[in-house]
Amino acid sequence: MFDKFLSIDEEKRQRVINAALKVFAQKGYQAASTNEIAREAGISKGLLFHYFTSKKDLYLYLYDYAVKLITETIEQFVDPEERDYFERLKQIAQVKLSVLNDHPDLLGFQKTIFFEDSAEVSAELKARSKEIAETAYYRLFADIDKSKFRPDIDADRAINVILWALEGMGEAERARHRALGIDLDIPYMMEEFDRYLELFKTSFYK
Amino acid sequence: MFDKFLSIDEEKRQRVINAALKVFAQKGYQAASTNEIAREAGISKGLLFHYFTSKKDLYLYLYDYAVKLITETIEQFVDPEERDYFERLKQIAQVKLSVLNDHPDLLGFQKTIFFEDSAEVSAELKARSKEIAETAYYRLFADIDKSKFRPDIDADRAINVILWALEGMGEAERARHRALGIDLDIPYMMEEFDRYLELFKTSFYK
DNA sequence: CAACCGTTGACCACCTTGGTCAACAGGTGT
DNA sequence: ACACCTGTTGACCAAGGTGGTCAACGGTTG
Repeated sequence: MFDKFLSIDEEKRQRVINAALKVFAQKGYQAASTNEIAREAGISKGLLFHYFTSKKDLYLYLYDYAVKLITETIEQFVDPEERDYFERLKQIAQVKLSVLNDHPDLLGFQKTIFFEDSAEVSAELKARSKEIAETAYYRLFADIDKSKFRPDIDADRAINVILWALEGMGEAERARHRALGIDLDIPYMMEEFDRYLELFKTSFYK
Repeated sequence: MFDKFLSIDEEKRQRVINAALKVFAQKGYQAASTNEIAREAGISKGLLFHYFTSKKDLYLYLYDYAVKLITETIEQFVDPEERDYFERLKQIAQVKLSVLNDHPDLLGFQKTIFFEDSAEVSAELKARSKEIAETAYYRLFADIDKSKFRPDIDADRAINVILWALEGMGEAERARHRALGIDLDIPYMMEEFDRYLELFKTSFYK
């Protein structure tokens, strides 16, 4: 199906993927222009349609790519045996940062999918049962041992706060990436996240 | 300039504003379609161009409207004399919720502005010095008394966490509004936010 | 009846769209 | 020298959407 695209130079392939992710994430399916994608990727439009026979194909390929990448990255970093909440969090942060590093717009693209209602693709999207990614994401937090939290605070709200903070950090870094065009310094960010985890531990734990 | 638009029925005016905010926020200036805006607002395109002589005019009107509304709402809810950090936070949450309630996409629209690079409007945008809103927003937190925070935690990071949580709450509520089409229950949300503030106080304060 | 006003939607010229395809550069084997 | 192949280009197409205009309509007022 996508054999032509899969067999090309890796660096170029990533460029095309990131260009398409960016434009689709920004404009949505309909308003996204294949011209813009090709321009952003630095290839001719003819070549883009040589790889993917249609805009729709490209979009659905990206969808599968995103799901697969996230699943694999979770498998890579998350240890399902780990019961400690903060260790689990650290692993999830690693997943997020890793994805963010290789594909700055992939998470934004995924958010878009949920609200996509172009008849042309929404049917296919539903057929691919889009909840998978989310449910998997939230299953990551299903079996949390809340007994370690201080009894005088609400553990569920504390967990929300932590998740929002993780989200906020990611967003802040992505904004910096956009503004300065700088590659993310993953090790540094993990350290920074560790410091926040430390903060949470000393404030929320017994 | 916009006298025709200003003199029409209030409810219709809000419909037009919200429709335009939504489409511009979703698609950006270029890709936003006046057809879609008119359809979303439930008026004919002719009427839209009767109010605003051009797409550009509409866009810049929205910009000014957003800045003005936010400024006014801040004046309404924020007491500059209040020194207590959590009281200040509560006021800012009120600002945010109030804006979010009347214009679910106004904050998203404002985010868009920063990255807008259509030559047609970006020049005008810069002439209007877009930092105003942000600097004003951050000045709200400039004079914070950090002495009340626990000495064993990092006050600056704690403050970031609180801001991210506020952001996260807003986002969650907006998503719910989108999905269910339900009007926001502001008093309830303020109560909920109070509970989070309580959590922060007991965890971060001495 | 006429004057007015808010409103409509058909209509315009223009531009961009998704997609095609003949042609090309350059490497390889003969 | 030739032919063959593969990856790539960009001019090109019909179709459809764009921002913007305008003659005409229905309703209200005098």
